[in-house]
Amino acid sequence: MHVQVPDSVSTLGPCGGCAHCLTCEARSRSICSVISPEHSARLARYSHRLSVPQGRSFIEEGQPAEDFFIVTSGHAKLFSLMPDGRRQITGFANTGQFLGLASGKTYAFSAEALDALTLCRFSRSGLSTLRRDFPALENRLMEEASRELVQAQSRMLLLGRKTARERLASFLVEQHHLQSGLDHRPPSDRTLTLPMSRTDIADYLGLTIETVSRTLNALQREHLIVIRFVTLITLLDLAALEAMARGD
Amino acid sequence: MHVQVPDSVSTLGPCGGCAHCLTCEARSRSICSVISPEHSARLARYSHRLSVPQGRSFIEEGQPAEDFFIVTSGHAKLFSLMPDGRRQITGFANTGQFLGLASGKTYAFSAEALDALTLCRFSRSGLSTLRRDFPALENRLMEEASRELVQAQSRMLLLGRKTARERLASFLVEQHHLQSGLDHRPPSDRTLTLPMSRTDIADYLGLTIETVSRTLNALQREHLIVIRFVTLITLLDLAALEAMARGD
DNA sequence: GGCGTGCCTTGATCCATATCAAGACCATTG
DNA sequence: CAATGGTCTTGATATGGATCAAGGCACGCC
Repeated sequence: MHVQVPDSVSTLGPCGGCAHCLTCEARSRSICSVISPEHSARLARYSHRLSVPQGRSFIEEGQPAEDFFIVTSGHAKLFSLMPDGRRQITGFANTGQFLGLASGKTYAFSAEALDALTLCRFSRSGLSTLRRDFPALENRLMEEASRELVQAQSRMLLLGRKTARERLASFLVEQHHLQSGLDHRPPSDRTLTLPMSRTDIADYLGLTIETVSRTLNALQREHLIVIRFVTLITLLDLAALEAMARGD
Repeated sequence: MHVQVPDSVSTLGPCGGCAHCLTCEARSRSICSVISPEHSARLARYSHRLSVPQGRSFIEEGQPAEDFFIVTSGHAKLFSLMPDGRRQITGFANTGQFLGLASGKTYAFSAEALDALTLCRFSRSGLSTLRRDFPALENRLMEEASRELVQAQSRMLLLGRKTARERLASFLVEQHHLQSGLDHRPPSDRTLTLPMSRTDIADYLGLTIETVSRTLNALQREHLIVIRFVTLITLLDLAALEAMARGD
């Protein structure tokens, strides 16, 4: 069990000078991979591990952007809300992902844990120090920003111009590529474990839950996918889904 | 008149060692503003001015991203295309804007001149050199990337969740803020000069030209705007438009 | 001035997706 | 095992914006 702290998240331990970075499971997939292991102590001095329970929010849009985060395990959703409650999920975050680039003085999005989540927190000043001391970090952050911008472009195309079928196909193919990159899976495994609800998928794709449900079932009827459980989907015809995602 | 060069753009002059950067009108609004004027010659060594006529494309999605650009005058549209011709404009670029952050090995978007456009071109290696020599550039590029990412989030919300009226209101308010930042305009001027066509507006907002036209006329009937000419629109009630843009 | 040619507007109709409304499923709890 | 409550599916209907189809208007060209 973890200990509650005022700002709605929980620390796993003080870790003031400990070497959590040396044993970090997310390291190879995060910006920290550019810092060699012998400098782990430096890294650890400016970062703190914390855990966030499922459903708990840990970044609030509009709040001063004082901290940056790296996801060390679990999944998060990043979203914007309109005053009447309309929601747009701007992205999902997996292990290794850096959070906070899309911020000026304040965060441009809110973030919430989809499942049990652990994070590594950096203060703005701590990260500045690290960036100064490890110039390779600068490049890696820039790459991260570029990658996110490229992704943002394709999401604009999806949200602005694709049909519901194309959106779902794009989503499934994207999840496949994300999950096939993971260590413990055989590359031929075409079964997805979705960490998010139908509501989240709808808010990610700019659709309603009904349309998501109906469209997934339509894809199943056409033998492109099999819905084994709500959160477990097998892609039967990846090439066809990729073609549909592109819109041809 | 300018000289045609193979890759469909035109150089204004060789400028090998000349000091175009010292007199650059875009400088104060671009990333170059972090480099002090006495280093202009260095800057000029790695950059080349070129001009692009209206309607000409100068970045092609999917091509190797060998060059970066800064808009020195005029306007450009950045967009993605689907195989069947559906188009999503991901952004418009004004004087000072840096182009090329949303790229890995290849460009993630195409770019085309909306009017007579002048650009400053940096090769990838030239920019790397400058980034090494002027560390302030690094920070400025990172800020630029953050700003673009914040903008991308709000565009996803617009494309995924806003109604046609809200999209047009958002667009008009955005154009107002962009144009009221310009030197030569009195801050109270609420008349916009739009550099883009109805088709471009539609492709920017994920709508059709008919819906753009109808919705603008509806806003005029409600005395929120006056359409003086196709490309000249006065905002009568900025507060109401801002509220509509937010969705409340 | 007349005449294309390209945009833009306006009207009529259609349709993909939203909305509204039950039900089904499933996990949890008493 | 029944009751409860959340999430998901399925069906019926509505609707915002797309599509189809004429015009209108401005600008360049002969």
